[in-house]
Amino acid sequence: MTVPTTPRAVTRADVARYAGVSTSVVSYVVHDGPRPVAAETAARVREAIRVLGYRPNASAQALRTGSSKMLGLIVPELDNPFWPELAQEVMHAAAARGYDVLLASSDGEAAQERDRLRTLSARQVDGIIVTSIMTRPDLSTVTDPGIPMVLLNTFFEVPQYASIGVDALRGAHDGTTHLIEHGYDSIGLVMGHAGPMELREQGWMRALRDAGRPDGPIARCAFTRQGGYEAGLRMFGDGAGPRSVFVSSDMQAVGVLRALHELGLRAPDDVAIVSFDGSAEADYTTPQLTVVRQPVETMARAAVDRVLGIDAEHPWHRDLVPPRLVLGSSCGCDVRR
Amino acid sequence: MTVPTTPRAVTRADVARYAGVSTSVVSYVVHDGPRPVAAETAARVREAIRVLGYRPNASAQALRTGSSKMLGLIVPELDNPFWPELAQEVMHAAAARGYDVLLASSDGEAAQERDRLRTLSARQVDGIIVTSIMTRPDLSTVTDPGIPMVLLNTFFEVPQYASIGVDALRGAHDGTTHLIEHGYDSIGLVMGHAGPMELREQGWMRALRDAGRPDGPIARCAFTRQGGYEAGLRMFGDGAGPRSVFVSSDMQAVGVLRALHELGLRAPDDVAIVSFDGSAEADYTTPQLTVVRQPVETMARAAVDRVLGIDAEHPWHRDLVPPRLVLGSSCGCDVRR
DNA sequence: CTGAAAGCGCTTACAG
DNA sequence: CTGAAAGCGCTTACAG
Repeated sequence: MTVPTTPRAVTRADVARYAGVSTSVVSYVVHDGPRPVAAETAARVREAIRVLGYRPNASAQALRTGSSKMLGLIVPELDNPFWPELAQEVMHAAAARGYDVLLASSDGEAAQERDRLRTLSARQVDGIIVTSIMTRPDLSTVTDPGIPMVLLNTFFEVPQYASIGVDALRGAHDGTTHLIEHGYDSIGLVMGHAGPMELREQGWMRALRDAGRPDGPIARCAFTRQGGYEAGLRMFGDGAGPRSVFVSSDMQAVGVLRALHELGLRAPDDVAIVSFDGSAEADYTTPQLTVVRQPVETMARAAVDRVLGIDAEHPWHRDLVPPRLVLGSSCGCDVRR
Repeated sequence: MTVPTTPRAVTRADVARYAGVSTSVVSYVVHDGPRPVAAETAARVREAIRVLGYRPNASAQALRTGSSKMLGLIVPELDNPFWPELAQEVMHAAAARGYDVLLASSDGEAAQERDRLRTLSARQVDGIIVTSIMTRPDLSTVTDPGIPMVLLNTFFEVPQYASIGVDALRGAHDGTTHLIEHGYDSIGLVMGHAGPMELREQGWMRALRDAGRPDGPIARCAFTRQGGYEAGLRMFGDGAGPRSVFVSSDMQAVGVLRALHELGLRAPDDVAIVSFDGSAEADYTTPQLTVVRQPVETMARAAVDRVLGIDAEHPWHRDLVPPRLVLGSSCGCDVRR
């Protein structure tokens, strides 16, 4: 019985020995340059690579070239499905450019976010994409000034940083206006904890004022299903809630739906709802949510391209991507997607 | 105006120079060994590290030590929230041991899974955790035999591989038995595409036979919300569907609920449901799903510990973790979690 | 207690 | 067209 000795990875030297060439030539073949290699020699090397199953050691390449071909991605959490959907698109966009993604979760805490930033930069990632749940990400202690960074999913411009985000004001305005057009006489707001007059709140308010309507009631809560549930109970529990409501995230809307159900209220018959995000879960709620959809794939691709400097005409630049109203039946439209 | 020169990361040599010691001593201080350092010298070095913001270059460390302090995690996708929930727990468990996670998605395709395995091993990850959606993961072309690997979320033992998974047969048996105990006269199965007589299917069938009941109808479909929706329409569309149903995943159950709603059937009054997985989304469906919950955190921690060899009394070993029935109201229990 | 030196696997300018 | 050599930043046995 052959007991395998502790296995050692195949290195370039093994390939060179097998093919009867120098190690340099192996590299030239692997990268198709920078020096030319005779066709016959190259064929021998390629055969050796195939037979031995050689793959260049990524750590050595990173050390030598200063580029790890990895991108760091910091998300606040993975419990809210919006983030994994965004992460998946970032991974796809990165893979298309030959990059892997080192994923880190900040658990929504600034201290952890700082720590992740430090870790990622120690790992020599070629760029970091930060999707912060916080109003303004705390970037004060970023140590490595050389590492490209973009902020993804910010709703506002952040001075000195490249950022990408949806036009939240317009999205909230569109969603609220849709409820107004349905003719509902009152339109409340369920709003996650964010900065004062966050853009979704502004959009909701402007839409009401543009239509000459009075402000509706506001319930503030966490950006979670549970938060939306509690806000829903508060807003509609006394029987004096508004006829419709704009909700600042799908997850919260899911919670509002549960609250309505428990209270014996029906959507959209008793309370119509439009929410912000457009995640897959919103497609299968009862009733199906009408949403202001963030174009996740577009945003992810823009973030990857920008952090890689492919599109670096301006060092700091904001990409504002347009949201899109996607009709379900929770608004009263009775559309089936 | 000071134009910053292209920034260079702080290296050990910078620290040594600043502190007036050799580079070796810097390493000794950073690792608290393997050579002793005079207290005063160590203090000087630590001060230099702080001032300069030094972090060891992870690529260099990986090259030198052969350990990257990274774990690879391959998931089939991130659209089904079960996977990000599992990924999050893996990231937490890994972080607790000082490891970062390189996440890769196979999109449910064997070819991509092979490719990801190659990529991860080229990156010198210290171990790979594979969560395959496939009945048996195709590991035929794993090149690097030296890299520890564990299979997470397999329902059966895989010869020659460490694997971790829930006792699916027992879980399905428990879930189905619960429906039997409710007294429903017929119990169908909505089953994802898997191997012949997959364990969830076996568990359902055995529970019925153990109770002396006839088999119920089976609808097979994809492991998605859409799949469950279509299966639900097929099973209940003609008005002759069973009184209750066991569903092989939460996502499919979400789809079944939508189908029932469209057909004008109510859960649990017309059709009672129990599903398998226990993801966060299932907590907020209407009605709240009764689920057979996979202990995701336990599984993730076991996978990380095993792949790191912390618990390596047996090279190939199967951890079978127990599922738990968590009552909601979709089974007819009227419990609120 | 401290430091000079080898070597991890690679890329690439340089010499032949 | 091919190869010997330097050096990326680190860890650690070895010498002092």
